[in-house]
Amino acid sequence: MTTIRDVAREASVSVATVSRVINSNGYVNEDTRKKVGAAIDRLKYKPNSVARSLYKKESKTIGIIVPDITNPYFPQLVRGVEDHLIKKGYTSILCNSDEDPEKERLYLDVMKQKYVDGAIIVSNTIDERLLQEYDMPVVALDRSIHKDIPTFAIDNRDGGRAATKHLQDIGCQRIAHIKGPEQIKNAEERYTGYLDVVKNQSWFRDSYVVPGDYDQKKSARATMELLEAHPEIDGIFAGNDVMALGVLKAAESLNINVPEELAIIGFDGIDLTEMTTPELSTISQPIYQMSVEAAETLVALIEGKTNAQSGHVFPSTLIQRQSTNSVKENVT
Amino acid sequence: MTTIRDVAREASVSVATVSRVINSNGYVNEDTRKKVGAAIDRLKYKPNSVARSLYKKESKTIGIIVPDITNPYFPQLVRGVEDHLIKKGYTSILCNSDEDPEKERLYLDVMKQKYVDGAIIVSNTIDERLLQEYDMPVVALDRSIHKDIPTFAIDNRDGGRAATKHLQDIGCQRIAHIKGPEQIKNAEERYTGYLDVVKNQSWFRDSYVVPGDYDQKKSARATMELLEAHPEIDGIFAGNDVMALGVLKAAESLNINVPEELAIIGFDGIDLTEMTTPELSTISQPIYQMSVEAAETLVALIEGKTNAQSGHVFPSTLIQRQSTNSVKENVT
DNA sequence: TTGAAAGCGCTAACAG
DNA sequence: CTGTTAGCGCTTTCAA
Repeated sequence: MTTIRDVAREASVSVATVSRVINSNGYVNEDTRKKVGAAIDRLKYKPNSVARSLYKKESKTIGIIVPDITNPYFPQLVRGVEDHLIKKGYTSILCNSDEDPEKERLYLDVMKQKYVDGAIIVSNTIDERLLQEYDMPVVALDRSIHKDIPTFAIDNRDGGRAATKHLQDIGCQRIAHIKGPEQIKNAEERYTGYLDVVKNQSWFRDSYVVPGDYDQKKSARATMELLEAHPEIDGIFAGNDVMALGVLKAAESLNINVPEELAIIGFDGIDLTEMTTPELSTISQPIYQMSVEAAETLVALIEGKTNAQSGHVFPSTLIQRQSTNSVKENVT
Repeated sequence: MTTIRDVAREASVSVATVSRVINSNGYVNEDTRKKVGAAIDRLKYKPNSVARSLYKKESKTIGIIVPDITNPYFPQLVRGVEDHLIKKGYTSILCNSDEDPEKERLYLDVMKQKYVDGAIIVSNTIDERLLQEYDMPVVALDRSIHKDIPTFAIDNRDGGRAATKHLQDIGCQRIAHIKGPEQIKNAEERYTGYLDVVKNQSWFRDSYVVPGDYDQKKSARATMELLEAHPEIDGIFAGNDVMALGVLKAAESLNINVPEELAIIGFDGIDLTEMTTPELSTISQPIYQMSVEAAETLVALIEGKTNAQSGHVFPSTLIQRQSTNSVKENVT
């Protein structure tokens, strides 16, 4: 390993001077700058980040905590964050929390010990008080943690409303909802959006709402039971795309035509929705963009920019595809 | 931040003693050990990893380089690695290389500067010589880099053979192949496996092989053209699952029944294959297990265990699902 | 069994 | 404009 001393010796200057040139910091004569630059090149010197971190108490590293990278919603999110951060000179530590507070705490501990500069967190279990102990810049993505933490997410309730209205618009008369997990706020909000639209309809019944736990298989099972009990249902709004895939499978195994007999819409806009037949309509989130903005804000916070925004509510967009491309539409 | 000095003062011992107890290293009297332990608890002291790294020239951090976490094959892989490493006390830095040698080099530079202890790499572009410059333990996952680097992957050629044979076994008479990118070795191997089975068949023609670039849409387009030019094709082996989804879509838009008129099999065994209708047959890789073993070996290498294995060729398994569950089977 | 002290490689006063 | 030096927080000889 070649160190700053080696460079100093090679260039016949002091380490301070070398430090000045590699950090473009303080005055240094043009000639000595060149001399040092040449020495650096000759020795292929790369400054040691660890030593720098120790002194500066910062690491040019951030942590990304997601529940599970295996869940198709997160890769894009993580990618957006990582893409932006590497450009800004930061590396990203990936943490899969499984929504487990123990693990979240463990990761946060490790981050603190490594002088990690900040964190981007997707979680419903982390609470503000815990975070305060760690005292580092944090932004929340997809799910909010606390009013004081900049949050980057869409308006889920609004999206839920849009999905449900869309089913109504194409002529559905009996619209059911496959609901996400109770603990996850955005799932509740999507459900609320659904209720906003249907709860005063004469046909609405509580039994039109069944839990699918953001899981494809559970959703498929729940849909089977739902449709057997309520064959009159002609539209289903699934709380996320993965569950919508489950609905689609259930419909297919019951020999129900989609969209003619049953329209389906999901939520999130993950790539999978384009891969099925029929392709799935969905409420699409600007996932990549959200994550880039979250990363930008985190960097601003870390670098002490006071004008860092306090978060952003993004618009979601309805993407109509075959699964709601109903013939009924012509009827309307 | 509470440091080792604070603890030393609190326990009225020297920092050396505190260091000894936190590292269970060297002799320390039972009583003083307790005293120190108590002080640590009282102060909620956590040792600073950066300082430790500086001295020990190691960071308890490893890098994972994958082409793109957004590609559905990689999340499981990354998850397996991260799961194992965190248990062993290592954190994982995620790097998306986009198969770009520039980026790979950049990441490797950063790793070196951060005293990263080792790397797990999925790449076809990295060459051994480059790696040698960095002089750190490395293991290759999914794609081999060099004979001297422990590699964890399946036998792709064998898998290609199994896929093709399976189509033959269920009665297909004209089997085509959608091929992955030329630069990617495993794609070539799968193709070779296909050739092993079909090249001496009287019906075989070069035009039964078309490029799909591991991309769903390209694969769908290629399949359309292929089937229009060669309606006699009754079985397609796609070089990976994502392309198999493309084949499925193409078939559906041409109104070709799967599997009755066209059987389809993919490769990799990603979760998506279970989500479609019909469900896709595939050659499944033990992705999670491969990644865990790769992580284990990397840790062994880092910790200087000389008995670290030199890699492992895993078995792939045929998973038969609806897309090859042909009626022809009964005919045979 | 314990402590003093010398670094790990770098940055930032402070002098000159 | 440049060099000397004192740390950043920790580990590890070396003495005691």
